[in-house]
Amino acid sequence: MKGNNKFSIGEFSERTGISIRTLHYYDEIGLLQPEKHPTSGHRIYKHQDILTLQKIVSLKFLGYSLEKINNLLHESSFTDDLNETLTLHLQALEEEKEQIEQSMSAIKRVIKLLEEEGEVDSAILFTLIHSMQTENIQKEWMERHMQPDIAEELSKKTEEEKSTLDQTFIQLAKEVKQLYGKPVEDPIVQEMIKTFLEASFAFLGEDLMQKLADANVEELDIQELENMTPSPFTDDEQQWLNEAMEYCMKQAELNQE
Amino acid sequence: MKGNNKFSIGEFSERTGISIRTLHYYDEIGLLQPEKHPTSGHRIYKHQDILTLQKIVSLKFLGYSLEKINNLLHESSFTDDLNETLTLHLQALEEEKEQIEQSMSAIKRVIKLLEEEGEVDSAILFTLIHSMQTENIQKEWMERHMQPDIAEELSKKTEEEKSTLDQTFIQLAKEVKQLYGKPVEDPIVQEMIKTFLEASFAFLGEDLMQKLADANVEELDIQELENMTPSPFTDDEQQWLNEAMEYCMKQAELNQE
DNA sequence: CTTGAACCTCCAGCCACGTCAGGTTTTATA
DNA sequence: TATAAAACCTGACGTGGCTGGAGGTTCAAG
Repeated sequence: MKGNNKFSIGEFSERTGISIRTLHYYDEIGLLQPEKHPTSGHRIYKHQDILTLQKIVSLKFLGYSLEKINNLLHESSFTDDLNETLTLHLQALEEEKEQIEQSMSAIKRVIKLLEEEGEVDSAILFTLIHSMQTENIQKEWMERHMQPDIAEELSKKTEEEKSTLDQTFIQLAKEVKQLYGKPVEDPIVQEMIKTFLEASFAFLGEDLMQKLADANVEELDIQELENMTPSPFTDDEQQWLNEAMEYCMKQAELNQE
Repeated sequence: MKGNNKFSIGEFSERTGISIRTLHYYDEIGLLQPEKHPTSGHRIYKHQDILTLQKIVSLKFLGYSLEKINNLLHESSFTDDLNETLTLHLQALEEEKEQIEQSMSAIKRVIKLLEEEGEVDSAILFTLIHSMQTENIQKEWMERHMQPDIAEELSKKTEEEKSTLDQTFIQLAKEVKQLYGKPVEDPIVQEMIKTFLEASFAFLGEDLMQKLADANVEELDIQELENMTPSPFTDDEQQWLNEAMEYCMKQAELNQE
């Protein structure tokens, strides 16, 4: 079987780099069906089959399913359909790429965090990862419920700034879990709250903060947002934190007057 | 079942955005196994399960398989393992991304070709797609068999330049298929060959062309390269083309003397 | 007490193959 | 020409991460 024009499946596999099993499979689903030796049943591939396999591999590379490839191969009008579907596939790939890029930057942020913080409570860690992952869902939420410019401005923050906020948040979470149980008016607690609020101010900027406070959003919608990013605190801790923050705000108001 | 701490599977699904069927599945594979009502068998999800699911979803987002997630969840030492595997996953994602980017630029080149050329013979088209797809395998081949700098220089060509070469090649292929049969010394044939060779020179640049000619590569290795990118021509056409090119080179040499 | 929604379990199917197992055919060597 | 080894065949099952359907049970409202 060393002829120039006829190949056994082994030779064919070697030449094309496609595994024997895959060739069997393509035969089975009618994608590439070579001649068969009438008595032995051995497959006989020819030059034309190389070209066909080429098409198959190429279309696979472009992202087509084998079923679609099968259709394309047996339709006569190729290029019409091709041009259309190529554009579609390009879009799909774009989305896949964005997804991957998001995951990558999320991982980088987590790695950085682990480097800088050492051990991190896993509940806290996952709250952060989750919020990274839903970053653009959150953005959509904001665009629905507030002026779009706020959302735009928030999402434009650099990776650097986001990373800083991550750390602040981790710091807060750690301290909350340490200090939980102390009375909310304890100076240490109040110090922590103040530090956190100031860091948030620094991240958001004064005018954005004001805009956020002004935007009145309905209770139900807030619920929806909270469902998206569950907190790393127990219900008790969360309530304690809320009280501490309220107390801090009240003090701030008193001082201003 | 409207308590604050107990959810039916439906409620839980709604809150978390994970489908009921998937929750069943996670239960089945031991990833997230909520309590069950002793008589009815209905699943009872609690607050803790939200947190666990959160971890699951986050780790999935980072690219872990459900099996690994299962291991991670049941191991106590989280962060040690995490830090290591995160770096690994980052690399894997990087590769995936490169793959996608390659497909995307291939598709863009094909779309551009179709726009500019109208109909393209599918054999020719797939030769091009295949060569795009194996571009870095080819680069590796070059790095093995020639000085690495040649390979480096070739792969640095811009998309623009590659696109131009694509068109030249298509043009060549079209004309070969038209002119095949005419004697190789026919002026029209020789004109075509000259145009093609000049375009190739323009793409490669003079010094690169020289380096390529100097690099003596063994016949067997050439075979290997040719297997990677089969030509869109029949064997006859290919041979005719080779003869025409040889003739052209000879003429050029005669003229030079 | 009835109706219908929500829930249960079990089985099948998806894609693009990989991986045996157990048998036949071809090829190379003695 | 006999035989061993390599290559080939078919058929069945496994993979991951689900989704869908059938057919039966339980729950909540009227």
